[in-house]
Amino acid sequence: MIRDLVRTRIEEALQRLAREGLAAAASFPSPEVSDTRQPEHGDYASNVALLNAKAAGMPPRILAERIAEALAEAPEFEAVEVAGPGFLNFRLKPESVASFVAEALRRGDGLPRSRHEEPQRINVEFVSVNPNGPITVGSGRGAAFGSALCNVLEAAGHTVHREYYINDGVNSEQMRLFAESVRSLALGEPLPDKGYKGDYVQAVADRISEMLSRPLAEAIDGLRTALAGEIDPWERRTLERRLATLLRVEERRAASADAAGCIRELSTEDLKLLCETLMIERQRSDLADFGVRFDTWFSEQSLHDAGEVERCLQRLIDAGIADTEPYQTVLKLGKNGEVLESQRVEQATGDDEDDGAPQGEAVQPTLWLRSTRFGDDKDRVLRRRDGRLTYIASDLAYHLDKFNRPSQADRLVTVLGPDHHGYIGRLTAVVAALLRKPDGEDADREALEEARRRLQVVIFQIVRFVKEGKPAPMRKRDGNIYALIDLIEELGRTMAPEESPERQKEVGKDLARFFYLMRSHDTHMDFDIDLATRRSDENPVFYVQYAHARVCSVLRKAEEAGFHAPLQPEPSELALLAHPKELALVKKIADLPHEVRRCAEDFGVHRLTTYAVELARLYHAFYDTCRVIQPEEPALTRARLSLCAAAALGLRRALGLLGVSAPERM
RNA sequence: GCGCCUGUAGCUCAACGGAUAGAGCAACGGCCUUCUAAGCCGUUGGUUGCGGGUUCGAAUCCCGCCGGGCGCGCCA
Repeated sequence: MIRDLVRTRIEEALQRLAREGLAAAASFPSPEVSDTRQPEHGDYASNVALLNAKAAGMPPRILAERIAEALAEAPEFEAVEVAGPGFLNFRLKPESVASFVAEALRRGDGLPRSRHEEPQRINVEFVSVNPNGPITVGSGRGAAFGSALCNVLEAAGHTVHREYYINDGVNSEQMRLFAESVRSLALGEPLPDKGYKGDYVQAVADRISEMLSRPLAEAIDGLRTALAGEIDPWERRTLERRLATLLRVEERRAASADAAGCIRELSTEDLKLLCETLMIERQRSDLADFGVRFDTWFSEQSLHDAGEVERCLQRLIDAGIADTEPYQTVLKLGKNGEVLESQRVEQATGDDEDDGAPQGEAVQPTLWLRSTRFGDDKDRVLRRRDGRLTYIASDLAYHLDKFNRPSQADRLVTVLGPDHHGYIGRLTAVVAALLRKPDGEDADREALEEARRRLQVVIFQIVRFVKEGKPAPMRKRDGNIYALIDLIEELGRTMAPEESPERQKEVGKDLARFFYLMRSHDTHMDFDIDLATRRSDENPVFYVQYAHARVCSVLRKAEEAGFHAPLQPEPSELALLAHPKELALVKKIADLPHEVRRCAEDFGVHRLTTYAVELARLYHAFYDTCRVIQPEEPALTRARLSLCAAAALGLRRALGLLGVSAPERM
């Protein structure tokens, strides 16, 4: 807000210079307004003269002085100085700074919002783990990052759609194995080879046994009711499939002597769907406890059911992007994606390769996606020799669907874990293949560029959990995994042993989210559980939350003393805020929209945690120096109360974007 | 072998290409008869892994080394 004011004044000054004959000034890029490190450099600085000296054809200091002269009439500045090699240093009048308290209060909950020049519809896909286990602490980082990113993009003026992709394709061997493992556990029989084990698998088995011990009427009615309502086509397909399965299961159940008998006779397909449904339910519940919600839980299988995948493949075959010629192109790519070496690998025709495909069942030739035409380093298989489709085939249909929905996305953001960076190339190629226009000299290259503009794959790096100074294992030997919900509950129990389980979960959620978000998503981070559970100076979450609780306490005390924080404070009273600690606090509060805009641009959501800590520090410092409630100074008291209200707002909204609660008492 | 990420204070990390590289913790010293001391104030701490280059200016961009993490299936 204040920064925008300074920028506007500079732009006005440049316009003036342009009119006065310095033509180049009209085409300077929008000037940057940065913080100053030393107080003697004023409140803000700009390097506009340094950057544009060449274009203006004069030394930076001379240009800076010209701009400073043109700025002389701006009413908000106490001084505009030229310093160093050509910086412009701005010193604002205290009352100009203080007046932004009123602006912040006027914005209210919309404080972080910044007007975006080109608001977009952005589809953000994140978490998207397989439905064969709970959300782990590893995926927790993606969940925290993705959800905070969505909040930030929204605050920056975009329309955001939060999406979870369920890998429930019927061809998935993993899911079949998962279903068979559950069957064994439910029946008390030995697990299949390499079967899933662990408490959560047993929990699914127990739930299914329990479910099948009585009629499924309730679940079936529930699905019918949902289907009677207005729902998206993809969701309708998913629910219809689930209903058909439940009806088959119910028939089998009614004919069986007991739950065990029923489970023994269920087809793998039907059992798999029951397992998935339960697992997804648990994921959804765990994520909700983590403060993460999705607009869409998209089922991969629903694409197959509707024939979308086959349609998509046919389209690519017709366009000549996919074919069954028996070769694979393999490229060696340079740093900037240029092709260093191209190799055509003829496909072996024999069945001597041990690739897991059923021997002697090669009923059709391999279908290739010629993804090397779109920057990928090798062509990818769409349909295997045994006729089964690969997940890339589903990915094609899925991305096409994302673009084609009624809510059409301008941009797709996909957040993936550290073991997925190999996907960037092929996903980009997939999108390029879809976006390719049928004609044009350079259709492939243009499609690739378009894909790079419209699909952004964000990889977050690995997170290591440290306890008692040692890395904590993410997977225990007995097959149990470190679930996100376990972390939340462990943190909550340790920090708030006397509280209710719900409250404990919220405490754990706040701690976990803040810690995940403190580090840039592309650095490897250590999550120090001991530090997170320390209730002391070392814990930044409490530091920030305490600042908020403290403000609220002051506001309550003021009410008791008969003072109300004015929502529309008088400029003359705000002008009483002239103490450096007061002004520093105002500047930081007013900076939230700028911070949000930056985070939305480069996805550096972690900077918001730094911002929150800095804002809290400035409030604590202000609180310590400037007594708020002073009955003998009613005007100053009102001004400071307005500042307190604005500080509470800034803290609450910054924490809100991070998905962390702002308690009014601690 | 190739690719992605990364290397900043004792530790964990910040720093739109900007001025003297900053916080927190740890260590040391102060501050509660007044609004929440889960707080504040101060001191100490650096060859930004190494070497080149680009420019008015580099922790940041480019090249080359060195170290760490992860990934490179007709698995998902």
